[in-house]
Amino acid sequence: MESQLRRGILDVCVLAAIKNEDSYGYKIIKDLKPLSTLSESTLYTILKRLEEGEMITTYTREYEGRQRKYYHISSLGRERIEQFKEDSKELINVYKFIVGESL
Amino acid sequence: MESQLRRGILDVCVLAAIKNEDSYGYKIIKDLKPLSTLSESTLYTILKRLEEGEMITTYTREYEGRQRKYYHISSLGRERIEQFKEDSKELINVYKFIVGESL
DNA sequence: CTAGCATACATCGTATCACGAGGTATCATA
DNA sequence: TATGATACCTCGTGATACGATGTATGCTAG
Repeated sequence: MESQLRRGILDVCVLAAIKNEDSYGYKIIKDLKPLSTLSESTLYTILKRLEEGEMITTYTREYEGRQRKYYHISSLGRERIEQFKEDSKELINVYKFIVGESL
Repeated sequence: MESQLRRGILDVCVLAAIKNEDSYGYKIIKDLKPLSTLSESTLYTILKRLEEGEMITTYTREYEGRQRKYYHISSLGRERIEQFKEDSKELINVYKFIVGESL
């Protein structure tokens, strides 16, 4: 999928990936792979932006001798998902118009 | 709808608007208004880009004493729509994942 | 006759974000 | 010891939406 289509949707996708269970970077990429291949440079940039926007918080936990950085969705993060659901109604209408389906 | 979501989809939306019938700028904006409000600066920039990419061609026609610039979709433009349909399958999958629908 | 609105077209500059390239680090395996 | 997997990270580039601003003309109401 071309990169321009991904703008505006990837950050919410990442939030959705950790909505039900905290996760760490490498695992998020693996979990999302069936849906959409996400590069590490993209993911870590998004995670940083989400953290700065207070939509996620982080903590570190050791696993088999290594540190992993875990990401936890915040209430602002959940709001972002809800807001996206609103915004995306228009997106879906435009999409349907393009592919020729009734609205 | 936030501007980032619109990237990658607006140009195809414009192509879809003139797919079945040639149109001119002001009318395209009006026709698309129920779906998505499109500003003139956005539309004319997109039309220019589509023309440069040879996905549309243009001609001028007089109407009630005024010149109107008409846009006609080209075969490359139709291919762009088809390509978008392919690309957007992933988009829809990501969307469904976010809103929690089954794929 | 004039102001305001609708119609019609157009460009510049700014902001935003995906991601390739490149990087560090460590464990497991052959 | 080399390679691949695992795990995290930043910089710089390219693409595109659109606000601001602009020109132009016809219609309508006062």
